[in-house]
Amino acid sequence: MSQRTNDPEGTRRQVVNAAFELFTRKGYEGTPMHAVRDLAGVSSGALAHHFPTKRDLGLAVIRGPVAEAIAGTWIEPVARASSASAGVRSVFEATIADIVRTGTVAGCPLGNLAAELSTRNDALRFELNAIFDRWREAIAAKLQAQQPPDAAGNKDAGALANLIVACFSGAILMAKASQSAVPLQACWTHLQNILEARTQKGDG
Amino acid sequence: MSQRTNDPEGTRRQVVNAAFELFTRKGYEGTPMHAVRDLAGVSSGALAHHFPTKRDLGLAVIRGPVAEAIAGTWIEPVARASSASAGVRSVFEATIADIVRTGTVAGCPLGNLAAELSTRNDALRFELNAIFDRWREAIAAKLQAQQPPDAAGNKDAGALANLIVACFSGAILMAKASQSAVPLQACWTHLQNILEARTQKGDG
DNA sequence: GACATAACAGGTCAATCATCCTGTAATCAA
DNA sequence: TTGATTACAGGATGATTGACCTGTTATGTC
Repeated sequence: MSQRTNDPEGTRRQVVNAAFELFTRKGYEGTPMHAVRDLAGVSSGALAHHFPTKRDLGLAVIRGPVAEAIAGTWIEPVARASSASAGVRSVFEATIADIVRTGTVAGCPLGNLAAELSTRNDALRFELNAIFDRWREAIAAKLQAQQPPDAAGNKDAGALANLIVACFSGAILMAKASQSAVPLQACWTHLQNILEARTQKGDG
Repeated sequence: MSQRTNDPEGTRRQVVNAAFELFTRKGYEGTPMHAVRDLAGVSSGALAHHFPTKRDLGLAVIRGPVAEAIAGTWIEPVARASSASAGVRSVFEATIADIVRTGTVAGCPLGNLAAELSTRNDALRFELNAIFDRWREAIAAKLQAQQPPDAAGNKDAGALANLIVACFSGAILMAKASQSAVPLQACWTHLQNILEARTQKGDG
């Protein structure tokens, strides 16, 4: 028997990262456990030790890399941007650039898993919904921050944030179906008008 | 051996309808062939005769009930409506009412399958994308019809139609994750402003 | 009425998959 | 040191699944 690694945190991270990549590309049901094991380069015993069931692994992937993906590509860029409009623009442009560069659209990790797992398991659905919530809330907070506290637009910042997340999620889905960035570009074209009109109204 | 039905069109339709319901509720990978067979109430032989592979059945479901679902819930209502805005409103309101009535969100048949199958099989992806195309085109045509032929807004009717489809698809996905109609309501709240602003601009 | 073919009926089968099991080595607490 | 527990290694297993296969009966054609 070959020497074992004995690095629980490392092994666990390898497995979760491999599962994240496969779940995102092939889906949850489309990914057998042995594919995760092989990509992670661990033994069946190690995999079973850290994740007794596939659902445990799914939960860990959602709480880890999926949440981080939304935080890294959406929540942090929007928080750092000069305005909500500029933040949303940067995310759309980065996503479009990535599609043009790679030539393929794997889809949004959160959206892919939400579509597949929401009606299958309540525990997983709850975690996925929590990420959607944080995503919407981050955009809504940025929208409110750039307006005077008593502006009329504040009360629908939540609805607008919802619209932005829905637009992006839906556009990514269409981009995936067409394997092109066109739906994302078309969506941003119109979304830009909406956001800039609102910014000018807030400044006036 | 029991008497066979000998009704090829009927048998085929039973199978396709059963598969449509299961694919929509449980997903493509989440639906075994024997579940389709049992729900349709046909024999394994009949199923294999009409659909030698699962992919054949998937293709038939997409070309049939999935395409009809978009045509029946979106394309026809929008075409019949007094305006694009009124048409889109009626679809959102009907969808929200249905969610409130049933208490659950199974998701959009097209969106569910597009999320799961787009990166898995090009033939299926192509068919799904064709339905998205017809959906966008139907809304774009309605948007253009209510404006003077030389209006400035015409050139981005396609982009706005894209936005509407993306919003709806994304909102349905969030509704599925939250198992509530709230994301759809929030989306329509904002979309309504956009569409009505455009209508008044076109009328003036 | 002979023949070919389509439309089943019902069961089989090989492959895949998630889970579990047995054995072993590293770690750690006492 | 010793005993317990954690962290693996490598394979086994039972269930599931998509596809297929053999027989049988309608249906249409000449």
